[in-house]
Amino acid sequence: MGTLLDGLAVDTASDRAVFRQIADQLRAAIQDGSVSEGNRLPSEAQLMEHYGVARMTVRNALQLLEMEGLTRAEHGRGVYVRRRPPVRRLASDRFARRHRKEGKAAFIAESEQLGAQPDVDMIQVSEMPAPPEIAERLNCAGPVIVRSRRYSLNGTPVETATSYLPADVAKGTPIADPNPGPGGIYARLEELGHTLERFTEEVSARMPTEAEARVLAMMPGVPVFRLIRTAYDVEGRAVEVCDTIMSADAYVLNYELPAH
Amino acid sequence: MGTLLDGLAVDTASDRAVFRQIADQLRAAIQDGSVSEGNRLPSEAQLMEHYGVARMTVRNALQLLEMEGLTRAEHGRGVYVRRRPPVRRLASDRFARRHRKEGKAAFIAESEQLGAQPDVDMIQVSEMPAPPEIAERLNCAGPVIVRSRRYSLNGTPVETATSYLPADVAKGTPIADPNPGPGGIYARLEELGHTLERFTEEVSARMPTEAEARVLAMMPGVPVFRLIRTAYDVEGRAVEVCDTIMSADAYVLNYELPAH
DNA sequence: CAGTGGTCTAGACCACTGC
DNA sequence: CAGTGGTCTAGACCACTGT
Repeated sequence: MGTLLDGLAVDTASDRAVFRQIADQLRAAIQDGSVSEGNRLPSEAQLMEHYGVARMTVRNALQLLEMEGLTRAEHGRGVYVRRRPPVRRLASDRFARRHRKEGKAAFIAESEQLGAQPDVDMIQVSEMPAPPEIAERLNCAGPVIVRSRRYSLNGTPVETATSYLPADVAKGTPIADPNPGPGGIYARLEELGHTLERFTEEVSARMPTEAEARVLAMMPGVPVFRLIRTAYDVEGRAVEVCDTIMSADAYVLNYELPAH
Repeated sequence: MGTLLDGLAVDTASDRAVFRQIADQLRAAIQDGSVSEGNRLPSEAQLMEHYGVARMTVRNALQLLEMEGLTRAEHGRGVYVRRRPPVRRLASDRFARRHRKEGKAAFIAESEQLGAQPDVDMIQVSEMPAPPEIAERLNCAGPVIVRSRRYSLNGTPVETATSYLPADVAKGTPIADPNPGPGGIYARLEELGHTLERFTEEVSARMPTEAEARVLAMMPGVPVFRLIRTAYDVEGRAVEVCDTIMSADAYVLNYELPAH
């Protein structure tokens, strides 16, 4: 006999909807460890049987948990308690020049330090007119080189990034190649004379679009960070805008603020 | 005749589920402005009639939109396109000393600059042992003074904040009063000799807990930022940790990163 | 193949809203 | 009161998974 559901029943006299009560009990079982990460919950049929309710009621309960990010349903297999991914803490000095010395791009270097296997795929490079949001930040209406790619950690996609650089800066340079070489595009920018002075980051959070959820293999109930980074060179010119979508359960962003 | 649904139909030959197709069409209508903010979508009954589907199918479609934060359902009234709240952009120098000169706390000063009516309520001050997360950041195991409050903009709650200060710093000072006086607690800390040197912020995002959703009157499908700020004085001591929960649709966080 | 979740139908009763 | 969304039942067929 499964011990998980033993003694659990709904209170039909309660104001709380039956499917919410069922969700409450399953949530409690997950949070107190009665069902551990990666394990299967009872099937819909078993829950219907146990609680004596219709399938829709059980499905509504399970959907609540899925929306909360506690479970994932796998078609034909069952409903499983989600494993929490490892969290990357992004340091506020992650683009400091000293971290580029070893010739590695920021993502690769950080991941190896974390002991996780980094991966980059879906690399695409093209040229197009600057979208308004980008043109505004680059302060440049001309065409831009667009570099997009997806980053994964231990095989799990965690982030997509799209860089926009003015074509008059990047065209015909290694930056416009799929592989920009050691140290990434920031190293190339500095070689081209655009010594980097500072970055600004604009951070927002929202639920992913359907396309984002697909590309990042996101679980329901997990928001994304949208991080728009603008890189300025020592002359004060914006030389790159990077539009990043990150699975929010995989990141903590760290920043330093001055008090003066 | 309503023009919204004219010509819209589902493709039963498509692989895409009917409720997703209906959601797609409603989403498109919202995004291209065919139904504007605050307006009502067709009722479930109208959608059933128009598309010739069962109520559950319509409800699944509407639930998708609600999860995406595009709509809100009001019991007995209808389903409405959500109004987007005004967005506050938090500058990276928002805690700079020069912004305290006018004797206003950060939130009040920023809001007035934005032309919005700020409000602070649910102010509570108490003393307790430091929770582990806080003790770690304060590097101090002793008791802490806890100040919690809720901030609203034009009557809409947008943020709750809980500050923790070591009792040996704050006890018996105006910081432990509900009203800490002009310039807020950072001004008081500096008067007490803790000249502030820098702040760190740790930013994460997730869906709100039920309690957070209630206090912040959050719409479904909107995540929260959790921002943990630690304030350090010139001697390097952590003198305050502020744990903030912000409705993510009301904020964009701006930061500056050095390149060196 | 049996068991799983994904989608859909066709009803029902209820609670809330506004007239 | 009529109209709205909230909850629930009792079925059905399908697609996917593992044996």
